[in-house]
Formats: sequence, C-alpha cells, structure tokens
Amino acid sequence: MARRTAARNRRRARPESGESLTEQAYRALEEQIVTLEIPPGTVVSEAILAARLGFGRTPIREALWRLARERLVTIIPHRGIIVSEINIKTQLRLLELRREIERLVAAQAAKRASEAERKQLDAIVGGMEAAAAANDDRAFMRLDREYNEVTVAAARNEFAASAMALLQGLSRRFWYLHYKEAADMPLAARLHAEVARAIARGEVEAAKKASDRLVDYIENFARATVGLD
Amino acid sequence: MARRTAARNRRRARPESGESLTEQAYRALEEQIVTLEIPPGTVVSEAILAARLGFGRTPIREALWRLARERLVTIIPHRGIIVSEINIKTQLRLLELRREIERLVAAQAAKRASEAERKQLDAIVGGMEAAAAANDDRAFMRLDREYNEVTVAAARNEFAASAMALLQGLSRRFWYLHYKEAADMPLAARLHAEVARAIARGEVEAAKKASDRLVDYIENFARATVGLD
DNA sequence: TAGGAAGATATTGCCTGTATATTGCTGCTC
DNA sequence: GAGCAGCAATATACAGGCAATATCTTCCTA
Repeated sequence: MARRTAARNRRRARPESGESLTEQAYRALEEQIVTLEIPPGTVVSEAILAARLGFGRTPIREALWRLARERLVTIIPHRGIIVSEINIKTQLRLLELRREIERLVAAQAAKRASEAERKQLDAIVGGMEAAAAANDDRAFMRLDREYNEVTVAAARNEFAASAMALLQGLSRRFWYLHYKEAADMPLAARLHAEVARAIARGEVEAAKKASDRLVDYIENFARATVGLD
Repeated sequence: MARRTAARNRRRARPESGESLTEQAYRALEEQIVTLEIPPGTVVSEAILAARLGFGRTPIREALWRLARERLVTIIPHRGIIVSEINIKTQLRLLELRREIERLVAAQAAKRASEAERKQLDAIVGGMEAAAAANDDRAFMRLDREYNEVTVAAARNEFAASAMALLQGLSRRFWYLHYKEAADMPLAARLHAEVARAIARGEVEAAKKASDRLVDYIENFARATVGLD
C-alpha cells in the first residue's frame, strides 16, 4: 500500500515512524544538550543544526523554539542561538519551584497511585539502591528518570506533569555536569526510596516530608558544587 | 534606512513595531480565546486564522503551537485545531498546582519585594476594593492581572513566573465564562488585599496562609459553578 | 592613529509551494 | 439495503527561498 518515499529520505528521517520530524528533532537536540554533548555556551544556527541532524530548517526551528521556552537555549533574533550556560544561582531558583511541585506530586501520588504503580516504584528504587551500590551512574540516571515518570503519572495531574517536565531537562543537565564531583548516590537512592515507600503505603504526610528531604539533598548537592554550603 | 515595505502590509502587520509577527499573532489569539470571543469547541484551521487575523501562515502556526502547549487549543495532526473545552475537573487539577506556586510566589515576594513594589501592590488592592464596590468587573480583571504581574515579578523567580503564566490563561478563561454566576468580587478583593498586605509587611508565613485562603476561594468559586460544593 | 561610514556577511523572520495524511463521500458489489 | 473500496477534499507537515536586520570588516578621513 502506497509507494515508499525512500528516495527523499535523509539520514534518519523515517516518515513511517509515526513521529513528526519536529518531535524527532526536539528529542535529538534535547538529548544532546542535556548530556552536554553540545556544551553550554555553544553558538549554533538553524542552518548548522539542520545540516548536522539531517532535517530541514522548519522542524529544527520549531524544536529550537520549544527548547528556548524550556530555557535550554537562547534565541537572539538575527544573531544566532546560544546553548544556555549552567548557573548555580539559576539552579537554586529552579529548585525553589521544583521543591513545591515535587511535594505536590508525591502527595497526590500517595493518594492516587494504582497498585501496579506502587509496585513499579518499589522495583525502581530497589534498582536504584543496587545501582548506587555498584556505582553504576548510567543506570542510576535511567532509573531516576523512570522514577520521575512513574510518580508524575501516578499523581494524575497533567499540569504538574508538564511543569515538572520543563524543570527536568535543566535539572538533569546540571547533574550531568557535576555529579562526579559532588554526588552521593547511596544517599540519593535512600532518599528516593523513602519517598517511594511513603507513596506505596499511601502515607500522604510522610510522602511530603520525604520529598522535602530529597529536595534538601539535591539543593545541598547544588550548593556543594561551588562550596556555598 | 531601508525603504518601507508598506506594499506588502496586511491589515495590521506593523514591521516597525519591534514585535515579531509571531508574538503579535500569539497575543491576538490568546486574547480572543481567553475572552471567549472564540468560544470553546470551535474548530479552526491555520488558513482560516491567517486570513482572519491578517498574518501569514507561519506566525499563526507558531502561535498555535504555543497555545497548544498552554492547553488553550488542541492540534490534531492533519485534521485541524480545536479550541479547548472548559472543564471543571481540569480546572480543579489546575488549581492543585496553582495553589502551590501561588503560595511560593507570595512567600518569596514577601521576602524580596522592593519598596516600590510593596507600594504598588498596596495601590492595586486599593483599586480592587473600589472596583468590587462599584461592581466594575472589567476594572477588577485588569487589576487582578496587574496584581499577578507585580507579585510574580517581586518573587524574583523566572521559573515560577513562567509556570504561573502558563496557568493564568486557563484560569482567566474559566473566570470569564463563569464570573457572572458565581463570583463574589468584594470577597475576592478582600482576600487579595490580605495577601498583598502580608507581602507588603514582609510577613512570610502570613503571606502563605493568605495565599491559601485566596486559592480556597477560587476553588470554591470553581466548584460552585457546578454545584459540587 | 583613531573614528566613522559603508559594504560584506551571516542569521533569523516570514512566505509560499508541494507532499502527506486523514476523513467523508460516492458508487459498486453482494 | 449494508458494507467496503476508492476517490476527492482539506488539513497540517515540511522544504526552501527571499527579505530584513544585526554585526563585523574594511577603508576612508581627519
């Protein structure tokens, strides 16, 4: 059914993938920026990225616009695009907001999580503790991401979900930059586990307190990177 | 200084305004959707809006994309665009998040507002009480918007600011739809005034509590529109 | 040599044409 | 009459080009 359009394919464009090129471009760019593959401060242009990623300018432009709203890049009209610098003070302001949303998410997840989600959380924090013991940072990051996805989904609030998604990229990038100097993975795993346990038991107040302790740790981690503690 | 491009001007495009067409299109559309000039459920298309507002398809497309992220419209690929319906349950979930951010903003504003901002807040809530007494809903809405702008600016947190901005459009649209049935303007004015007063005095805990009471009112207002209280 | 004007260069803003996807309609078949 | 195949209509997705504009460079002038 319907002839292939393979003749027009770019390196990785996949028309039958069901995902728009804009979406693909966004994911690719977000990944490269968050993992520091494109370092902070890099100046790029739509044309450069379009050539580099093998997309047209339109998907790249829309992806960049979205990244700009997430503060991962800054678009300067008629000048170019700068990958945002990472700044400790900015990070602390971000955590001010994240603390509130994280607490809300924990509380609502404790109220609303399904049985399957509670079990899933349990498995994830188990994996985190194992990854921390084995000092496997890649696995830890992947599990942290899963943990966030599950709790946010369990909280059943699409607004909190998108607000958190917005903050995650910037938070993860900061972590990528500094975790080698200052991260205490076993402690982080334990704090995650405490939140997860409270959620699993449906203990709302305990979940809130545990969430605050977790963000306390993240905040201390951030401060430690500049010795402001 | 380059010849005029007046020959190509649309009805209201103003190249020398310093504001991009995308920005203009966004503001125009947001205004029309929030004020219900374009009613919920309306099906539109890029082409229709481009013709109607006198912009090209590109600015309209980018504006719609932003509105979709704010959940004011839903874009269905290859199908069309629907102006989102207004839903009480959605509104209550929105308020769950807004309560947390509003409280944070009030607390930080109490800590960080400048002398000028504290005076400005005072003037605004004075005006609100006058507008409520005179039953002037237009003035009340304008002042409410100003109140939010000032407190958010005083909180000195760009992340909280953009999160709030995201929620404001949906909140205001709900208010536009229902204020005639269920709003108690004098009470709303008084509750705003209590938050403002606590901020002006720098009383953080009082500001948090007052903020919660304000959101309690907004939540009750929302519930009252469907008699769920 | 310092300062400034004018052109060169690079980049985004915006437009418009073409490709693609979804849906509803129409007519054929059983 | 019901159901399905195929076609037409219409919408967004994407590409690529031109225009506007911000900066950089060069060269002229005092």
